Formats: sequence, structure tokens, C-alpha cells
Amino acid sequence: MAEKQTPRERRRARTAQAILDAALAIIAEQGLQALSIREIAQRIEYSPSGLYEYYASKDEILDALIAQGLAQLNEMLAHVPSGESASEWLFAIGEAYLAFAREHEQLYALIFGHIFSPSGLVTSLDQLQHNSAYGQLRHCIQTGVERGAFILPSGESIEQQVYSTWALLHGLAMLRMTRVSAVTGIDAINQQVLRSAFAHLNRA
Amino acid sequence: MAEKQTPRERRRARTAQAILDAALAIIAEQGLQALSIREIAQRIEYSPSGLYEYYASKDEILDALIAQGLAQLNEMLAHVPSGESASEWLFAIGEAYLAFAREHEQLYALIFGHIFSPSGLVTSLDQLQHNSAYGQLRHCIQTGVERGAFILPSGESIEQQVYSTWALLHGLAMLRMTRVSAVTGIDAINQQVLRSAFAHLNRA
DNA sequence: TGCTATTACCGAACAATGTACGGAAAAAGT
DNA sequence: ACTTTTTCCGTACATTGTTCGGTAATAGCA
Repeated sequence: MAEKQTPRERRRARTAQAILDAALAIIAEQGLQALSIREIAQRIEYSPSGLYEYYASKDEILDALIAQGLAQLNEMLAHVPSGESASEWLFAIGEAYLAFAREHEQLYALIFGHIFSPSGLVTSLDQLQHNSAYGQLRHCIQTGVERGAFILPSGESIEQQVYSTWALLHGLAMLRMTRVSAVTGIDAINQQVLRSAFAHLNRA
Repeated sequence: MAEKQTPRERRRARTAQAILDAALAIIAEQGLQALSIREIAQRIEYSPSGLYEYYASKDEILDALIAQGLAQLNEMLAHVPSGESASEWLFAIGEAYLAFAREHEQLYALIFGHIFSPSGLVTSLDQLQHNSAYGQLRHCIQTGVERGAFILPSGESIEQQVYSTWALLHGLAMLRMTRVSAVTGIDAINQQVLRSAFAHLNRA
């Protein structure tokens, strides 16, 4: 399990992570279009060409950023306590999802702007299925159904329910970014929408 | 209403549109990252610098492309026949929305990848509210409620219902792009999800 | 019809970007 | 101590968006 790390490997992993941290900071501060190899290099006091010892291209840096972001989201959702009722659990997961999208706007936009659209990483297939929000959602809903807390609308499979739940969450997260709904209280509204949407799952 | 168009203005509008057409073709064929000023110029047999007589920057071209795409989507949804029951109408609108996203993948990704995220056009506020999918959805749902065909879950406003409906549609459209669900029959599944989601609106 | 001002377009050049390459310094392995 | 590998850098190159001055075409007007 614990593979030996030579000091060299440790140092290498550290600067590789420093690159990602710098990149993420730039994106969070100035947006994706401001991310350049030279900016990253300057922040970690490297020469631009030095980065290529760690990542073969800018795209590879973005991919690593996305993978890390997905892992972080996954961990957040995995740590949502499942003690309460399945209904509350699902709601809490939904809230955590929206919170992640809210607190990491640029990262969230990067993730779901690169996974979708052309040449989306093939890895993202596994990512979405087993290692991220989608998997967490399915786990929660499936558990709820097995416990008898959730009732699926007739003719609907669990997969379908997970699918539409995720679609709703993602749509809410995206719509929030537009600030169209700067009508104040957008987050409260989102909560209400979640409650109402999930209410249909509860058995009468 | 009909402002006089001098021949000069007509010609100008024509090449301005030719630029957009070329840009859209490039995006549809090779994706957004392949869109360059020089490629556009070559297709319409102009010099790269010639384009700047019509658009001040590449971003301005993208903005125009987005505006045109939103208008097209709006028109598609507006032409969905409202003759049938409100329920069928809403379903047809949802299907038309997903069809647009499916048949114009790159354009759809461009639109909702630029409207969201930083420095999203402020104009998009009006766009979304009055002149696009959001407005069409609200119109349909509102009509349904007024006719008594739709029943809102207690405590939910129309705005909320429109909001979550759009979120669901957008999420489904985005999720489809991942091809994660290349399980075949994704479109049929989407239809089922729509039916099930909208079913909650019908009065018993 | 001629003169003038505006418009349309081009070629060349510039700055910023991602990236390849060769070499130097440092570290590791023997 | 010598060799090999790993890091890192300086330089250079191609491609990008964009600017600028100039030239041809057109429109407006006398």
C-alpha cells in the first residue's frame, strides 16, 4: 500500500503540486483566460520551460487540475453525514454540491467546461461513474430506496433518478453563476427547489 | 420600423454575417479551440486585419455568435405549437431544447460556457429573462398554471418552477455531451426523465 | 462631372502565447 | 571518483490576436 518514496520523488511531487496550486490561484483570482505558463512559472520562481519537466503541456496541467477538483468534490460529498434520514442526507449532499460550485466558481466552470465538449477526457467516464458526484448521488439514492425511505416514480430506474438529480444540481449551479438571479436570496431559493424536487421521492 | 438600408449598409451586413457563418462553421467542424481570426479570414477571402473593420475583437465575434445562437434557440422554442394540452406543450418545448443542444453541440457549449463564468455579458441578463429559453419556459408554465392545467407544489412560485425546469434541461443537455451515457438510447431516457419530471405539475 | 471625405481592405509589424531544444548544474548511482 | 540521470534554464520558433499606415474604392457634394 505505502510505496516507498525516495526524497527525490517526494520533492518532485511537491513541486508538481506547487504548479497546480499556482495555476489554481491564478484561475481563482483572474479567471481561466489569465492562466499562462509564464505566470505559473513566475509564481513558483521557475523558468517557463522548467514546467515541462513536470507536465507535458498546458492541457495536462488543466487535466490534473480537473482531476484534483473532482477528487475534492468527491471527498466533500463523501463526508456528508448519512446518519439522518435518507431524505435529509440527500438534501445535505445537494447543498454540499451547490456549496462547492459556489465557493470554487472558476474551478467548477473549468471542470464542467472541459469534461463536456470536444475531446473530453475519456478518463472522465470513470471519474463521473465511480469517483465523483455522480457516484455519491447514486450511493445515497440507492441506499434510500433499499431502506424503503425513497419511492421511485413508477417505471423509473435508479439510474434515471440519479441522472435527473445530478442534472438539476448542475443546472442550478450553472444558473447561479449568471447572476441573473441577483434578486438576492438565490441560495435560499436553491434550497427550496431542492427540497421540493426531493420531496417527490419520499413515500407518502 | 423598416429602416432604410443603403446598398453600402446591406453589403456591410452581408459580410458581417459571412464572418459569423465562417466562424460557426469552424467551430462546428473543429471545435472552439480551432477558431482563429486567420482561419475565418481565409474562408471569406479576407486579410486577417480586414475583419477588424467589422468586429473590434475576437471576443466581439464570439459575442455576436452567442447572441445569434440564443436568438435561434428562442425562435425554435417559440415555434413549438401550443395547441395541445399545456402538459404536452411543455414536453415539446423540453424536447426542442434538448434537440437544439444535441444538433448544435459546439454552439451550445460556447453559449453556456461564455455566459456563465467571469465577465459574462451583462446583456445576457435581459437575454435570459425575456429573449430566450428561460422566457419561453416561463410563458408556457405560466399559461399552464393560469389555465388550471398545472398545479404548483405548495409554497412554490412560478419563477421557482421555471428556474428548476430550466436547470433540469440544461443539466440533461450538458450531461449528454459527456457521452458517459453512451449506453445507447440516451435521448429516449431523457424523454422519460422529462415526462416524469413534468408529471408532478399535472393536477391529479 | 470633378473634388473631397469617408469607408473598405491589405501588408507588415508587434507583443504575448505555448512549446522544442541544447546545454549546464546538480544529484544519484556505481 | 566517474558516469548517468534528473532538473532547470536561456534561447529560439511558430502561432496567435491586434495595431498601424497606406492604398484603393466608394459616397457625398459642388
